[in-house]
Amino acid sequence: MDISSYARVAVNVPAISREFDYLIPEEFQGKISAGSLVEVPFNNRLLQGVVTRLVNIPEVVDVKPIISLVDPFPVLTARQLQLAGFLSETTMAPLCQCIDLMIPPGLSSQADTLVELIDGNESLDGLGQTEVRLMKQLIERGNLRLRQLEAAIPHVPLQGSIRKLQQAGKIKTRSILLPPRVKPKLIRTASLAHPIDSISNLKLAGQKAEKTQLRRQMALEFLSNEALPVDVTWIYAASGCTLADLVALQEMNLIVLHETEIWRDPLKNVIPLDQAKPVLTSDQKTAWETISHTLQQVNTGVKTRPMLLQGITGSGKTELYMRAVEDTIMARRQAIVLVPEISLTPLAVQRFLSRFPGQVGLIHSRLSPGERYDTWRRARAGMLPVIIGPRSALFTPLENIGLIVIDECHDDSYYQSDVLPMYSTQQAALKYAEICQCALLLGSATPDVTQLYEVHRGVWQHLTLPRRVGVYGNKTFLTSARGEVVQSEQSGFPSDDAGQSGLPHVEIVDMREELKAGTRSMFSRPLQEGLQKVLEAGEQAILFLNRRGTATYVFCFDCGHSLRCPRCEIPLTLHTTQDGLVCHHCGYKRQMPKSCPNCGSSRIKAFGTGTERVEAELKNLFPTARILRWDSESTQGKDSHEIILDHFTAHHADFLIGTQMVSKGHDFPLVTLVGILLAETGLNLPDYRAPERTFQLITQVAGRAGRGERGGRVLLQTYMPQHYAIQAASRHDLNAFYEVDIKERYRLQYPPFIRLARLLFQDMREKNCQEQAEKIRAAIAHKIEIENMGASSVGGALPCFFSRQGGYYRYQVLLRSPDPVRVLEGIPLENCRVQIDPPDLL
DNA sequence: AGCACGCCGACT
DNA sequence: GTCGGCGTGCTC
Repeated sequence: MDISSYARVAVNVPAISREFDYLIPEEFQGKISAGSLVEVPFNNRLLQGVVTRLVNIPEVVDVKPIISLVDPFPVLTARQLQLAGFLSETTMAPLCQCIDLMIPPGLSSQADTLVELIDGNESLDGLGQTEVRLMKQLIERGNLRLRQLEAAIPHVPLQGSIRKLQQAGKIKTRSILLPPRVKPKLIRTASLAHPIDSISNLKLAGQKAEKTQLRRQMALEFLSNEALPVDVTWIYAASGCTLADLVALQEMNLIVLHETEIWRDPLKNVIPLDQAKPVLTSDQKTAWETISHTLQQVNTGVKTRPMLLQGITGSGKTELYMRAVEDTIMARRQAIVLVPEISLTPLAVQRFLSRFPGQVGLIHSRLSPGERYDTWRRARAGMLPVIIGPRSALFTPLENIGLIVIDECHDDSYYQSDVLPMYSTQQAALKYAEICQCALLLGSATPDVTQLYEVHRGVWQHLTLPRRVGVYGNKTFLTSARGEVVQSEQSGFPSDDAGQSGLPHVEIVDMREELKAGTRSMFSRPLQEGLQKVLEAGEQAILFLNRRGTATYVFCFDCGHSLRCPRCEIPLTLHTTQDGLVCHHCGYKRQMPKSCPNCGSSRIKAFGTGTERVEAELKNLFPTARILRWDSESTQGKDSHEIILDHFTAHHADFLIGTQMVSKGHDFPLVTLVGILLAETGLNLPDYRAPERTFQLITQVAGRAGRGERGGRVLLQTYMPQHYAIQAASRHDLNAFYEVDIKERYRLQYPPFIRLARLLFQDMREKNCQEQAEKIRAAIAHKIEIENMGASSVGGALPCFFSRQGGYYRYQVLLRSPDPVRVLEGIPLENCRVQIDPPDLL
């Protein structure tokens, strides 16, 4: 037989990570291939699955046939299947969950259980609490699926109660597989069956009323002017007729009704910007030569190294992305542009849409499932050569990818840490670029230490844009990282604009001195003065508070010394429950000291603060100022990000208080002052990446100042002015930061010198949580010992830094190893989430 | 995951 | 003697 008759299928049940062979029935021969989405029988249930490959000989003799084909075309390309396999191996997540990443939501479905009431047996006598709640749901709402019941009765295991009710003869259950929730959208259209000479002479309605006759005549007249089938709603509007009239006309053989498939296009109302393609600056030209050369190589089948484009805020990275995309389209290949989750900032996206009208598919969280599905289908059909979106956009089905761009590649949202698979987009993209033989371009103003290390090892190419492109009025000029104008791109550039833009000047305010001088406010005197000036000048200011770092850590108000673990050198955290200071990595404990071990001062205290307090104090200091707060609490509603942004941009507020969000690439031309309330809060988190995060955050936040003609300054308040992350950030000096941090990582053996795996345990009862963690810790320690994996080591079963979340206790076990997956293979890892190369250890 | 099969304790 | 606890194993 020349066609493989069997298909290997990954069934969509996360707990089953094996694949199973099925017979391809006659009717599907040639229609099913690798990547097909199918329905298969499994035990006595019906499941959805994806064909991973065709085989000639099945693994077992007794195979069942595939029941149906959900989508006539494969939902995954061969390369996507390869990528899914890679993800599954490297993240230890089941293959079907990796495959599911690549299928639009609503198309794939997992089997569910339908719970039905048995009539006449609805008494609740003698039932337990959970059973009563279940019965009440069923009586109120009728038959429900298990997932609906779980949603209605959260955090309660329902299996046992359902079994009891079933045995009591009150309910019955049955496995079901819901059909896809998304479908191609069809509209009804109509056209004339044949040309009609004289409509008015036709006896349309027979004996029917004159009105009816008139409506139908008008409909025909309307259609006689249209060459192609027309949407029936247009006919309704033009003639006042209804579907019944059209059906009647079809029965008279005068018109033909059709079902036409249409694409839901969320971008059809976007108005392109009228923008000329700008002339590249000399920095851009240099970087472009490398990009262009790399694309040429890639398009002739030569393997290339990933490119790291390190460009300060406003240095023109987007223009280079667009040119790379343009070259890729010219080579008849497709491009994927990844952007951070919330940075789908209208401006950058609009520039893309305008440069490539009709060719861009934009993916974002606010698309309806139908829009998302259609964007996916259009991409699969080869109609969209450019895809822009968050990390999930990497998994768009495209046949011939030539370029992957990761914008703001340092961003945390590129790591998926909420649901399986917990994967790094960067690692996935590196592998995918290899599979697709395409170019990979990563861009950021603040690439992280491991990324820079790849450059220093020579594994990645390095491109830099060290100066801002300024376009104010008609003048284009360049400014260096220090703020001075170093080169004018256009003749006749007036020198008196020099120094007014480029990166803003950063002043460090030593809060210990402020304290000595008697300032008790969280706003230092320079900051208060600065804010006053901003108000008087009718300008705007941003006040940044690193919320993530507001947990209680202990430090000395006199010398700035913060208490650290003698073994891990990470900050100790005050735990009221454990009555003392705890290290969250190794479990080291000590009493709260009465005086500072460094200087002997008795003013050593636990520290922490919040945005609400900042707002209250600011209102107190500036009663007339209009204050806007931008944090996770104030952005609950739909569109709230845009509303706050627009509100501030339109100068309806003078001061914006914000957390991380203000660091994302928004452009506020009126902002001339950025106040960083406490620069080091992030440094006191027990995490090896704390210095790097602090450096990135300060640098990104500082980049918000001085984007307009008025220039800007940054005031950086701190009790630790000498810390290398703060010093380097104040000088916009990434290299200096890198040089120190990479040595620290080497000394303490953290990535990139070793790899980490983090095992997270959650349980309502702390004892259970700790015991489960300990059991697995011991199993790993045992394996390391008996298999002689000397380079690997496992830490203790310890509470996470965020030790409780949503009522659950959290414990973790940290593994350090050159190959963490190899160490964890064969260890029974149920009840725990595994993060390979975790982005943080909190 | 579900569900069957299977082997030991307390009940009509 | 049976009903039922959940341990182990299988699903193409």
